[in-house]
Amino acid sequence: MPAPKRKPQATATADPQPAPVRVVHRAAEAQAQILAAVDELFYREGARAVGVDAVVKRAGVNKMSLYRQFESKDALLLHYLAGREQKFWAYFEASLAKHPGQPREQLLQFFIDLSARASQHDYRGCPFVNFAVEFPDPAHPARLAVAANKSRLIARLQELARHTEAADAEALANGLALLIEGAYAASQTYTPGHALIKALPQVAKCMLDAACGPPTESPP
Amino acid sequence: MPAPKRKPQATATADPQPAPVRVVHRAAEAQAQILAAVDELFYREGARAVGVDAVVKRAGVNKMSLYRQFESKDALLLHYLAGREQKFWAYFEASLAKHPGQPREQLLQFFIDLSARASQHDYRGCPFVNFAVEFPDPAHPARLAVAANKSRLIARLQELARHTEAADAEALANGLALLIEGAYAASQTYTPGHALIKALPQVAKCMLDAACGPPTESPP
DNA sequence: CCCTTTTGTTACCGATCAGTAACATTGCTT
DNA sequence: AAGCAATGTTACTGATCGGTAACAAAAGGG
Repeated sequence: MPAPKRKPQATATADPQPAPVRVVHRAAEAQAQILAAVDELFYREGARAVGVDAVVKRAGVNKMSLYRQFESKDALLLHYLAGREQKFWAYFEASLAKHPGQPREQLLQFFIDLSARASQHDYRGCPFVNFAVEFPDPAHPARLAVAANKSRLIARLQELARHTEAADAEALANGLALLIEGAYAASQTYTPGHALIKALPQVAKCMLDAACGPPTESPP
Repeated sequence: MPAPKRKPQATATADPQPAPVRVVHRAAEAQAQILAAVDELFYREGARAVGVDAVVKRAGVNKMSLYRQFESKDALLLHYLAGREQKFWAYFEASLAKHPGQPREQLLQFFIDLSARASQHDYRGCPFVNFAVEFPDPAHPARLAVAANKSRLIARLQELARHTEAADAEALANGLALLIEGAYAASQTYTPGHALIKALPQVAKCMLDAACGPPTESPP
């Protein structure tokens, strides 16, 4: 609970400490700057490589201001992944929103958008994949956030696949999930701007076609 | 050049230092133990997370024995990746050797074997992917080894794809490459033993079928 | 105005990082 | 046996890691 402590509710009278409804905007401000710095640095340079000193320097705050809001670097990692979880689903649903009620086009659109995002020079792959690589110990608390993201992803893919005409929705979801992870990994290993990432939508389309039959069978 | 220095050739007479053709088996022995420790530790726990102290402890040698053979930790990284390069192609060609002259079955076999390998509890993904994640700076000398591995891989896939009956060999190779990277990433993010990795051969087969037509069109 | 709580700042902790200086010991060669 | 080069060992460097103690300044509320 990184939010600054407040009185429970100011329970009327009979209270020795008189309801400290402080302003504390300084703390909230520092917290926001810290989280912004964390999000940027952890993603760009890696959570393991970035120390708290680099974070406070980037955030423009003092180290004690950080440790008064967050109990440890691990807490920062949790906040970082929580923020990335939100951001990921925002991307995901934004793609889907472009073709309401058309699950097949929705899925393809996600790959089109992912391909574009992964082609940007500052793209550093999937924060969850990167975290799992940087922290091999599956018992690390933040690894739960990684597992949760991926389990929600495969569930969502299965749900969308079931709404297509695919004969085997499970298999289609598995294929698409592997393709997504493939784009994440390939964006880091293949030299930037490689044709692989640009070919992602084509490959996804091919997979969708193979699972559902020819593109869109609309009666003429 | 981590090999212990020897005399150029012992150039006959007229030489102040008399041809030190030493045995040096101690150094070679230490070097082998160091490389074995490096290979294990860097892969299992991550190259960034493992310090040279951990390496020398695991190798059972003294730290100076390490620094007399290798000039820096970066040199160790290079050796590590070079060894993994060899190991990877050994795996790859071993799969292909199971179906000589049948490029389609060769490709599928690789996915079958990769799926099995990636299902083992101690599998930690692709060393090259992991390295790229742990060392985001593309200018890092060892990143050349990563790029080289992937560029050889895609070239090899294209070569094999061209020998199948696939209409678009390039597209097939791209799809398979993305699938391979996907298996690497998914093996680390999805909870161990997830159905995704087991489904890898099925997905690969589906992709091959879509590209080449039904399994093996042998005239009856 | 006084008092309490939150802030900002500095200096520090022990642990670990990659890498090395210095020296004792071994083992081979002549 | 003498000498030299390769070893083994210890202790150390300066930098950085995550995290904290202590204290001064400030800001709010009664």
